[in-house]
Order: sequence, then structure tokens, then C-alpha cells
Amino acid sequence: MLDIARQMDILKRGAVEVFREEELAQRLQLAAKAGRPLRAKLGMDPTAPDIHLGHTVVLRKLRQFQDLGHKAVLIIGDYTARIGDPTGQNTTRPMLSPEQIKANAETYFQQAGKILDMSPDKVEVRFNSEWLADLKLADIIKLTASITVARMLERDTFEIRYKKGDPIGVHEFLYPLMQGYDSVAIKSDVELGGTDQTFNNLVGRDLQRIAGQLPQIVITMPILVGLDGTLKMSKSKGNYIGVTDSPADMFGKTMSIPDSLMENYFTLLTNVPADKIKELTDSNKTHPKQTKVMLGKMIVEQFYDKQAAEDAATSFEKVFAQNQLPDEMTEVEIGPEPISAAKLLLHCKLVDSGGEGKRMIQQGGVKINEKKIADPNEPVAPTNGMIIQVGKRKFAKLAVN
RNA sequence: GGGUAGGUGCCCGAGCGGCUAAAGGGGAUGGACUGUAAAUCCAUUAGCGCAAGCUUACGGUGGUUCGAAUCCACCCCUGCCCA
Repeated sequence: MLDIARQMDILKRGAVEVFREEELAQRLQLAAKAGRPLRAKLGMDPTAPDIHLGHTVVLRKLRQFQDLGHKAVLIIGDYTARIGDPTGQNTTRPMLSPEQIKANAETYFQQAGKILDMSPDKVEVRFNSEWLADLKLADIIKLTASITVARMLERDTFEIRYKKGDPIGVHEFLYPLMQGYDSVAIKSDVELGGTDQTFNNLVGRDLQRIAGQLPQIVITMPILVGLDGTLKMSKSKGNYIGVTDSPADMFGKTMSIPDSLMENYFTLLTNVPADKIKELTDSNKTHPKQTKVMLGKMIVEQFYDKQAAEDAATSFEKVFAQNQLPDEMTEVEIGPEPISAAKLLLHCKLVDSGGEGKRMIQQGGVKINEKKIADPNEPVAPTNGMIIQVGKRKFAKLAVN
């Protein structure tokens, strides 16, 4: 184990806040003396098993704990998922079936395994139904008594909704309490989370204190902004890069982020040192595109390998900068009978409806064998290897059967 | 429980008997320009049909009317005020 100061340096990097730093140092010391690893907790929602780069910010931090010899404790929030984190306008959700949760959790581990060390001595996985399902009303009363309404309403998501006149269900107040109780149940030393989890995580400290435990240290990480440049990266907003995206997609999506995001992405998603990042994001020193290419490659390499990253970059350059066709295209089987151009697009799943197909053609976004077509009703006789292109990024290659 | 304001397309939001597949904005998509960046400009933004046209759509169900998102009744949901 590294010395405390060195550990602190690593753990603090990229974090927005540490509640509280002195406590973290003390706790590290304590752990070192007792020869026991710290328990670093991270909760996950079992309803959305699609991990994207936004999640990896926190996961990377957790990985650092592991690398420093500590233990990651993953909480599968199968019980809390019934409520839905009141961050958005989510309301009560139906209980997931045990099979569903299991399947989702499995997917999660698989994906999180791209970042975390999943060896058994480095991770502990717990489902919070384990302790939450058995709570009695009396326990819940005690739990709810530990916090006031005014304090609850301090949480900005509640405050905003309350002021706006949006409905807030009382059960939503239980979410932070349940999450905090998780910390008590697993005796966590540290809890990680995005800044949007600050309130929830701090509640854990209160509950632990009440339970006579040493309160966990809370480390909050920045929320990764999505590809659009303003909103939080999320699946539902469609502005994300998924860890299971193909190298080509990962690279392409990275290239489309606004320049203003590059510093942020470098800091949160790579290990490039701060002064180097400064150099890269100074457009007088480095051309922004070049920097972005580098970022794209680094991201792809993390989830695949160097070769995949190079290939993605090369292919990207070819397709988008030089307007050539990509090397690989999805093949679509089709009969030999002539079919209207619009229907062909639909058949190839390049558009979602016939109407959209027509629109694309009328707007000049469709090419067949690199020739623009103008009439949606134009009959097209499919031939083997015929290439259909919609917009700049959607391709299909026909295979006549 | 009483009063009151509401529930409209992906989101916000106008409309308040026919001209309304429903203004405007946002978002999204296609095109021009570029570094698939930003900014800007143009276009598109329910489904089916080659088309005339048809089918869905303004919380729900019924009703009034030649005709309803718009009027009436009941119901469901939400905010606010009072108790």
C-alpha cells in the first residue's frame, strides 16, 4: 500500500468534493494500521444495465481504490429501484422480477468489468433488498425520524420541483434514506457518486452516525456532459457513448462532441496529466481536431485495443473527411424484384417509416451506389452489393437472394 | 372535504365550434458551410398509400351538433388556496 499522501493525491484527482478530506486521510491511516482495506461503496440502479462513459467516471475512481488495495462494494439497488431516484421526474416503478434483476446485474458486471477489477477479493456485491425488504414499519418510522422535511427539501431536485409546483410523492423521500441505510448495512468507509448524488450520500453519513458507526467519507465526481454539450450524459437523452458501442461508433461520437468539452473529457476519462491536457486544448498549440482524434483513440483503446482505435480513426477519416464508403457495412438480404426507393430504405432499416424515407430522399440525403436519387417512388432493382446510403453515417449493402 | 387553475404532438406551449395533423419555441433529422466542433442559413418533424385519399392524435368515457382539442355530463390525474 502506498503512503497516505500519495493515496490522497490519487483519490482526489478529478473529484469535485471530498466530505471530508481530513477524514479520508484519517481513515486511510486507520486502515493501514489495522491492515484492513477500506470499503468503498457504489450503488447502481438495476433497471438500466447500459453503462456509458458517464458511469465510467465514478467507476474509474472506484478502480483507483481497488488498485490501492481497497475493496469495492457494489450495491445493486434492486429495492430502491422501486422508487426511482427522484433526480428526474421518475415516480414509483414496478418491482422488477428477480430474474430480471439478475439478468440486469449480470450485464452490469460484465460492462463494469471493463473498468473494475472483478476478482473476488476486490469486489463485494450486495443487493439492497437483502436488508431493506425486511424492515418493519417501526424501523421505517425510526429511519424517517432521522431527517426533517425542511432538510429534505434542501435537496435541489426536490426544491426545484417543489417551487415549480411539480408533484413530489412522499415515498420519494424514502430514496435517500434507503440509500443511506445501505451504507449502514454494509458499514461503508467511503461512498462514491456523481455530484447529483451528494445529498443521498451525505444522508448515509447521518444515518451511520446515528447507528454509532464512523460516518463514511463521500467523494463526488463531476457529471459527464453528454455529446450535445449541455445535458448530463444519459441513455434516455441519446447523448451518450456506451461502453459496448462499436469502436467506430465510439470514435465517431467522440469526434462529434463540442470542442468545449474536450478538457472535461480528457480529465475525467483518461489519465493524461493536467498540464498536458492544457497543451492539447490550447488551439494555438494543437489543432482541435487533432486533439479530438487523440481523445477518440484513447477512449476506444480503453474498451478495445490500440489496433481497433487506429482502425476506427482511419475509417472515420475515410468516410467523413473524404466521403468514401466505409469498409464494413451491414448486409441486408432482399429479393430481386424492383422496389420503390423509399420502401428500399425502410427494408434496409435505414429509416423508421415510409414517410421518413420519402423525406430523406426529397431532402437529398439518399444515395444509391454513390448516386443521389431524387424521386422516392423511383423503382430500384436490387443488385448484389448495391450500396444504399442515408445521410452521412447510415449505410447498407444489399445481398440479393 | 370545500374553492380554484390545469391535463394538447418527443418536450415546453398557443388554440377555446368548421380555414387545425393542430401556431410558436426547444430538441431531433436531412442539406449548405466546416474540423461529422461551434456559429449561421435552408428544409423536414403522425402512420399507410404512386396518388386522390384513408387511419390514428389534444387525460378517460359518454353526449350535444351537419361538424368538437374547442360545448355539456360523469370519471381519473396534478398544482395552488382554505379546512
